[in-house]
Amino acid sequence: MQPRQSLPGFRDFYPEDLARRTAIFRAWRSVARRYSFVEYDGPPLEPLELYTAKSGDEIVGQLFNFTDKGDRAVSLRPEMTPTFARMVAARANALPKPVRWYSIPQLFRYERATKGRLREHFQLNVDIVGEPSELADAELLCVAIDIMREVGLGPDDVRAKVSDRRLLNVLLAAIGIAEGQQGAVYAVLDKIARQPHEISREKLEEAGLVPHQIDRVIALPDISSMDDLDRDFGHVESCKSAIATFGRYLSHLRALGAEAWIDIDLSIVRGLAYYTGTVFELFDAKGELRAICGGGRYDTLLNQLGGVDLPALGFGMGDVVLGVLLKERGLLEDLVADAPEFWVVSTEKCEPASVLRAAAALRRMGYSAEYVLNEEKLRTQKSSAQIKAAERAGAAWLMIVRDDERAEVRPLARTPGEPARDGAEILLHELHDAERGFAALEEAGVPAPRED
RNA sequence: GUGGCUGUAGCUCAAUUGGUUAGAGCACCAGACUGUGGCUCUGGGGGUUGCGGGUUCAAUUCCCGUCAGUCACCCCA
Repeated sequence: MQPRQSLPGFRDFYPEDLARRTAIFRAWRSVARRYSFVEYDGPPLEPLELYTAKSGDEIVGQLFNFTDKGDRAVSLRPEMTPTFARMVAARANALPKPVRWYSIPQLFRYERATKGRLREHFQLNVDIVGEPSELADAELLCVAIDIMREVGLGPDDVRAKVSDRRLLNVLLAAIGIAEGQQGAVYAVLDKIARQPHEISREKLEEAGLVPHQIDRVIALPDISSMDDLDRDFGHVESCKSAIATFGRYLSHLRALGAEAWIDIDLSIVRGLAYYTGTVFELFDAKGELRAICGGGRYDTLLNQLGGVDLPALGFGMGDVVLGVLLKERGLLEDLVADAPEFWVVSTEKCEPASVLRAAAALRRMGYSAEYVLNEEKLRTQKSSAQIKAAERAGAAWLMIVRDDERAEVRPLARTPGEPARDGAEILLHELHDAERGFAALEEAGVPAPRED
């Protein structure tokens, strides 16, 4: 029995799909390099303990894990951070700080696939290690925002919601919430926009909050500016330092040109326990999709995972939700993957061998070239039919071999309704000398071969 | 993992209370307009109606199971 389908939650990438994926990767790499991050990678398969060590055995249910032939408990990587932490820790003393690394790993989770969430995806990971200043936080978020710009999205399409755990912690303390209640409050804040306030209130009540505290927690997401923050908490001495830090973060973002994208949203806590400072998520402005991107500062994680005490921050951005959004906006539609630069057409007065020689010469020069891959058709098929094939393939240029010595080079694109203009005539033997060949093609208006 | 909805050609969809050989558009392939084009026309290949069982003279249609997709929970990236 031959399976006709990929495994659930896994994707086949047909050329047009891969073209879209490649376009997303290109934007990621382009922006990451612009910020002078360097790319790294690690193994897709890791020891199971790498993920259970800190998170406990419960997460095994979410992992794509198995026992290998050497009886090792292993797992496909569900996230990059543990691998990253290990790699950085191993060379922590030798690496110049701050470390600015990025990676595009394929990640795996064993759970039910839904829209925007599969069992496998590619996720851009961008991390900075060794810099406690909030300038690093601002820089990191700007990488994510510039990627949105790079793929053609603007502040009307995507919003960056920012918060800060340190700030939230002192605000909750100011409200009188005990440390033991923080977890429950975080959980409520995380989904406060997605569930009715009555349910949020019930849960806070269960956590032991009094009505006055509940009111203030429910009101936290209404804080949308530094003015709001100052008005509600500016007079509390224990909050002043965190508010000032958050204010500096925002002013750096302003200076970097990101202001139009930013919404303060204290309900952004990120599920993961390891965030210690700024946290942010990027959403489509309509709020219809899952988060496009999420990240923040995790100053203690490297110590927990790798045993080196370095501040760190980073974000992850998956290809799935971003791809869904771009597809809905029609921003990835016209990507034709690897259309040939030349299509060589035979005519009745040329031998098939002349077509092959011409194509071979073009390929030696670095051009992609295609022709009808059937000898009988090469001898007898009308050039009109071959040009149709060239069109379907999206070729840029036609090389019509008139006879065994001469060919015509002409762009395939033509304004509708107008008759085709004659192209430039070239002598086939010129193509076999690189210098003369390029000169002849240049005269016909053909650009240099595509680089890729 | 729990519950709801949906599975017909590569894609989008038809098919009378259950009733002949399951159709159309697009796409694909071949050809015509007698060798330089996007139009038009003609023809062709394509389906175990997701899969398995049941009810019935008869199932794409009704019932059960299963698999897959999807939405809401759970959880998170």
